[in-house]
Amino acid sequence: MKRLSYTIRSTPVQINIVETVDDLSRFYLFVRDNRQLLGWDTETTGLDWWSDDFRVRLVQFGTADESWVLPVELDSHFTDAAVWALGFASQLVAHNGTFDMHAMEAACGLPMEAVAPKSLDTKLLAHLVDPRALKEGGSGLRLEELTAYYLCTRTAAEVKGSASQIARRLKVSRAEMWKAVDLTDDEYLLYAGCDPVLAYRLCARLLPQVPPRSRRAGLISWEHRLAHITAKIERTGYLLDVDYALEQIAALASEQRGWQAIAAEHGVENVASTRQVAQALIERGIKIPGRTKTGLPKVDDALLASYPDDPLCQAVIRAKRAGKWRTTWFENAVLNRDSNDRVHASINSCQARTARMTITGAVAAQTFPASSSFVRHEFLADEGDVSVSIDYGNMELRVLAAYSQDPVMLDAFRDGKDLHQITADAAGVPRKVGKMANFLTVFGGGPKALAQQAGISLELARATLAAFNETYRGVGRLADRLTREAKRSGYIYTATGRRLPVDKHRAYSALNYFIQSSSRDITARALIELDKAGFTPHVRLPIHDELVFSFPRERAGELAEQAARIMEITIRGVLIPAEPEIGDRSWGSILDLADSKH
DNA sequence: GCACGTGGCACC
DNA sequence: AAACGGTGCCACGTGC
Repeated sequence: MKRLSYTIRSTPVQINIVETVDDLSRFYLFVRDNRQLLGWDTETTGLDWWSDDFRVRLVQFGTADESWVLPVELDSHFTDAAVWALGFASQLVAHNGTFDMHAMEAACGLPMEAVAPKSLDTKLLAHLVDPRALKEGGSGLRLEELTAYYLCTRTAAEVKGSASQIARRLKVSRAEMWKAVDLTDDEYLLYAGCDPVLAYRLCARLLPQVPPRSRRAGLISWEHRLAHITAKIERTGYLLDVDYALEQIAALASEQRGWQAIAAEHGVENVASTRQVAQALIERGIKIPGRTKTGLPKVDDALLASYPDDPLCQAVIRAKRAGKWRTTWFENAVLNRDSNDRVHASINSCQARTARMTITGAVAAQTFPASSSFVRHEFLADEGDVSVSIDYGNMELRVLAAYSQDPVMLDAFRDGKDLHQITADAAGVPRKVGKMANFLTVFGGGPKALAQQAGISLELARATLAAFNETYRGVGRLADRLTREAKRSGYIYTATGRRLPVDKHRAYSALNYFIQSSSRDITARALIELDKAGFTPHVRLPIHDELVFSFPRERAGELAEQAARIMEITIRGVLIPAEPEIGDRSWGSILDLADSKH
């Protein structure tokens, strides 16, 4: 057995590295003595737990002052010991433990169902305490950031720096390092041994700081339950139509080359270089009025599109678009698929400042073009299944109606009246402008933004928003209440007991945070209720106000109807309706079938 | 050579 | 009176 020593904020930590099977007896004793709560972590060959060549290299367990490192890659007895410890512990804590559960399941055969119900995650706890990123004035949510904020800045810097340092020493990139580093490398073992100790200590610091209101509302277990559900959705993955994706990649690549060639004829080698494009435009006598925040000429789609007859402007727009669509939505999926042609999204169940979920990695589902179905066509329901989408109608405005109890809004939603038209009529503007005013209110926007967006005068924008306030008095009262609360305490609370920090110099954003976060919690609740009813194996993705499913073809209508009824909820008398749309095999077919009906 | 900030753009 | 909220990814270009 090897021993390493480290000190975190003047508290010594002993790191024990198991080297032989005989060393395990001491490890068993350690686990038995500390089974009531154990920190844990894994080191792996990479982040792609779905790949065939993915391996877990180390599994680490720790308390506040002691940790054990098992090099499971070297001996199956070590793997067995790690699996035993995870089963034997009464409670576990990890930072972003979802990843470690995927890793242990994929590489060591331990089902995440065996670990998730007794797990605490310091990332979730940290979010309940303060959801803000570092640059927003918060603690951040990454382990190094939280270590620096709550425990010890020196440790944070050393732990963060060590991965880069090892990579430099081995002369490989950081990503390669995780595979390449030797399992006896002391710097690596020290880094690995610290992580479960940090998770353990962070847990002790964070738990008492979770706001009492959040705790009373049951948010801690609620968020952990949700994280487990989204982990199961990640595990299932989404079946990729590889042939279709490859066709699109080829078509977009050829389109991109064509437009790039035209741009090159006009002196632009890199269409994505705004500097090059700006220079070429100026040489062509085109004035660039806008400036970016660093004072450079602003070359964006709006400028380029305003010269529809200029061949360079058109070539730049089209070449950029083809390139971006090819890499982001098709190559990303194709290159990250598993051996069964499934792609696994990375779902951060509680991520944004408002706790909105984010989806990153191979399936950037939250940004798929809404205007056309051709990206969604690459995702298929399972063999024998069809794609179903169930989305909430007008979610954010209904949430606003519910919590403001504004009589005009309540009345409009109850009787199916057109809310955008009501706003428009009150202000004497077209419906489109009324709709913009409605949404801008949810976003916290003012007259300048409305004027710009709607292309109307500042005067008219002011009058429109004034008419909005006259019409929906309740909205103003809710906004005032939240703004006052934010200015007084720096926080607002949602109905689910979540505490959201609001910058005092931007107190107007309190209403938006409230609506956005409340809406997110409605979708989160739906996932939890659907899970109870056994629907999770059918869920493919959550996208803000929409859930995508794969249902057996012959029962799709019935199951979709059941799921929609589970999703629907009435809040303070306002129904948030959920409407199923049934497609054919591909996700994209849903939109096509809906279009063909009209 | 890699990390990081910036600008642009896809979405709710 | 005025205030546009929340994301992630890609390419480029710079700085270490």
